[in-house]
Amino acid sequence: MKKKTLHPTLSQVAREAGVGTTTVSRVINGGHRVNPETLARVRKVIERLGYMPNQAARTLKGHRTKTIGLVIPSIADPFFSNCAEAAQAIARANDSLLMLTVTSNDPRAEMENLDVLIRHRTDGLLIVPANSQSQMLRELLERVAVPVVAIDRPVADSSIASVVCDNFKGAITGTQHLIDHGYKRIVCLTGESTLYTIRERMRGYRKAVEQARLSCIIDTSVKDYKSAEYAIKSLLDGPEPPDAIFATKNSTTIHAFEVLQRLNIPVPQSIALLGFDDFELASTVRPPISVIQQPVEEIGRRAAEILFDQLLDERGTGSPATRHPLQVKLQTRLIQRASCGCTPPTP
Amino acid sequence: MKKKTLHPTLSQVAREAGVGTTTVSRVINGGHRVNPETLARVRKVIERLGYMPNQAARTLKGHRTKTIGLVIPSIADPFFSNCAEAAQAIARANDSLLMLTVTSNDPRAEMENLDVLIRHRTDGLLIVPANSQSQMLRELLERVAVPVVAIDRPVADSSIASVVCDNFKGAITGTQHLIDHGYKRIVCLTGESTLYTIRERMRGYRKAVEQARLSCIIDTSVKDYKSAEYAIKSLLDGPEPPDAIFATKNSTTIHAFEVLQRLNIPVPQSIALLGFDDFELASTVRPPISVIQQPVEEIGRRAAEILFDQLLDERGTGSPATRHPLQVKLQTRLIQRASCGCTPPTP
DNA sequence: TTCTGGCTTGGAAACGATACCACACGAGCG
DNA sequence: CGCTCGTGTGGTATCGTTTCCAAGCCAGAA
Repeated sequence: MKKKTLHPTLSQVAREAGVGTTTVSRVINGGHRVNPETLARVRKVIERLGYMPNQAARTLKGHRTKTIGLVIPSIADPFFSNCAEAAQAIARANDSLLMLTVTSNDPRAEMENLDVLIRHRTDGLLIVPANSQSQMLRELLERVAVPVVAIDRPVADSSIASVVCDNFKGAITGTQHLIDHGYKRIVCLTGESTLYTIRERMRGYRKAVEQARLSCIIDTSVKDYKSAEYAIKSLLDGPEPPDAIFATKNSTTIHAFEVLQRLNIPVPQSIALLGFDDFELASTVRPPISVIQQPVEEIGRRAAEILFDQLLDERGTGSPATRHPLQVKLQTRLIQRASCGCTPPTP
Repeated sequence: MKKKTLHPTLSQVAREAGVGTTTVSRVINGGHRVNPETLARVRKVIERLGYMPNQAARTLKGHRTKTIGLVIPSIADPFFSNCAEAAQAIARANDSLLMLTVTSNDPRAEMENLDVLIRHRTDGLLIVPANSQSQMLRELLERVAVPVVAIDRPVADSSIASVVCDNFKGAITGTQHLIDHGYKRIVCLTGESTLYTIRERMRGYRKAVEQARLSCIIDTSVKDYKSAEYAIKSLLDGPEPPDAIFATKNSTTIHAFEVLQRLNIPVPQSIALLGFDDFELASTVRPPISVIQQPVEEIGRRAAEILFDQLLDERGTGSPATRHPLQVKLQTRLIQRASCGCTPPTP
């Protein structure tokens, strides 16, 4: 049986080194104002015992926990996992750990997760709100004594900092691009209509289409391959079949693409396709799919940066904490590939 | 200015409710052995003050931190993000938080991350070792008073629990499948040769190829599109061009596929392709790509389950902790699609 | 010589929760 | 009537660290 030694404490180190706890404390906090010889001796004991400070005790004594909480709908989704990766990097650069929780967009799970994170007294909170309108969420976040930054979706009617994309403008750009190609009957395909991001994209689509005096065709039933197939077949068999598809999110784009491919409907000859949110193989499939690209990594990074700025402000002098733009809106980018009818330059 | 109230403490609740701290403690821990009236009164005060127990204090008093650490190479990689998602779910089911850190397969970053996690006294550790052979890692993990489960890659020469895939057998199955199709010159494409998983897969490839008395062709230079293009062109222009590719990992498979497509080399007519590790669009691209599939979600789940079992054992009676299989090896599955020459049943 | 001041150093009080122990009180029993 | 027992309750030491305060020491100034 490997007999594992429990964690030695600071006092044990002190006793072993023949000094007081104060001195050891000073040593592990940089060793300032400690006699070089004492320093070396204590360091040796620390090394020998494999001493590692107990963060819980430090925290208790009034210090930060050196952790931040991240609350996201899913880790498996590339959009969020890339956000998380960026946030993690910033946390690490600030000597903090990331506590990760997932909500599956369920407000109840979200509240529970926040509850646990707050019990753990994370220094800050990054959250992708399941429901931008939730009053419970807003109240909790405003009541709690912790800096918060919302990611991807703002918290309505609050002064909570947020980093989101300009989904509205992005959707306009995408839809307008299809219009510029001469498509007349553009359908907006989606599987959601409650999420903030999706609503914004639908709003953008509607705006562009109405401005061009085209008809507004929206199908909100696309949740998987099956439903996509049904929706697209119905649409194409209808009296006025669409000649282009604007898909409001990643999975919708993919499902639509799979259906068109399975049905042997040539893209973009019979129907064009443009999706919101880029994905790894978008440029590999045939035809390559045109998309509105979001600065995924930047979203996570900026959010985390703002959070740590807030932490610094809090700690520092009573200077105005409003130094930072609290509502960041990042711009999207149209990536022209072939599915919209473009002949993109061969890279 | 929104004046945020700091966190109230247990004693404040006690004072406010006119009871002792002991009673409040009992209330928040289930309310057993407390007079119903007192219980209600204290609960009301807790509600009013928005009291939330301080986990750091609880931890200090000898309890668990209710956190586990996860150390992975990357979050953006779908394989690991799916592992992480599964592990997170188990952690949550066990009322624990996940502390997430990423290493980019850098042993130094790995040691640093472990250091931080240990300072935080996570109750357990899940780790995807950057280097299975690392002696420093093994020593640290064996010395530390924390249960550890290795994921995807074992820690060599140690009794540390692990959950990995049978990469060797999987690679044999895949290679053998190509052999069964009649391919004679199968090249193994890879971009790594240090990682445990890749080495096992190469070992499997070699075994199958040698057993069939075919020549063993290995190219370890495929790191991105550029290098893949160079490698494949060289191979095809060589004296004895390969008729099949066995790619040892996800990104290699994709790069190879992109090159073949760009070069207009028909798959599988001119050259067949089979990859290790499934990915979302493998069945969508044309031709659909055959792969060896790993039970990704199960890896993360099992690892976390074993970890929590160990935690329970530790806490419980001195019963033999060897109740669980400590070295779990999960089997892979061949998914026949079209890129290997199969005509899979239309789903 | 005595005093001032910079370095080192240690004692001990917090931080917030838990749990051991003790105590009060009324009921049931011999 | 005195005893035990069970229920409800509170006092207080404790976990491991930081930090305030004080003190010891020696050099240089007065």
